[in-house]
Amino acid sequence: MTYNNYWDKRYWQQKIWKYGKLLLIWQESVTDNGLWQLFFPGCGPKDLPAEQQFNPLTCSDKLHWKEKAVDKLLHRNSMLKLPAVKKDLFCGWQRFTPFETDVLARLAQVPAGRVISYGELADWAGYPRAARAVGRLMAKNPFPLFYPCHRVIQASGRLGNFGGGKDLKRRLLENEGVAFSSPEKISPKSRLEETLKLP
DNA sequence: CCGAGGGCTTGTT
DNA sequence: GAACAAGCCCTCG
Repeated sequence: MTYNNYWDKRYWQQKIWKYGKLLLIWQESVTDNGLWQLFFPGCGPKDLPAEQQFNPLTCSDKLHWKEKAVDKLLHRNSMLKLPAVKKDLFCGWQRFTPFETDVLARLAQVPAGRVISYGELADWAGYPRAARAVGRLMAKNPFPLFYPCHRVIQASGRLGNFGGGKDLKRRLLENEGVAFSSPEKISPKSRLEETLKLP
């Protein structure tokens, strides 16, 4: 049974996580294998083909190793020590445009406990005034948490939108030690700009 | 000091 | 080329 669609060489897996049940999509391919996509609770494909469930016993050793590494990162609070993004755990890099690659690379450098605005991130990546395009990219970010789009907020200090819901965005940031002046507004102290001088 | 509204901007499909 | 979109900034009230 071979698929000529999304599920071709892809396998789904659910993981219990601190804030709910995550959905992971793995890709098993000779040329390119690893985590294809990560979905927050309540997001992602609705029906999951039973025969495409991830099976650590039948998948390749390489993929099995990557699955264990990802599991480790998700379970401890070790997401906090990002930007230690290990690109080799993920796959499907060819799907990104140069703009997207540049922005994601910068995003990976935003440390836990700090936030950056969509506009600042655009600037920082070398695309001034592309704030809205950055928002679009964050919305389809296949590797949330690892590429911490939850640390990207509005210039006003408000949270901005989030695929997993604003509540989750707030909780993630609180957990990382970000300071709020109100439930909706983030204190300027937690902005990356306050710490670094953006080159 | 907000908040709503309008016009402007960008990269992607 | 047109229509988007997890934005931004300025202007009012």
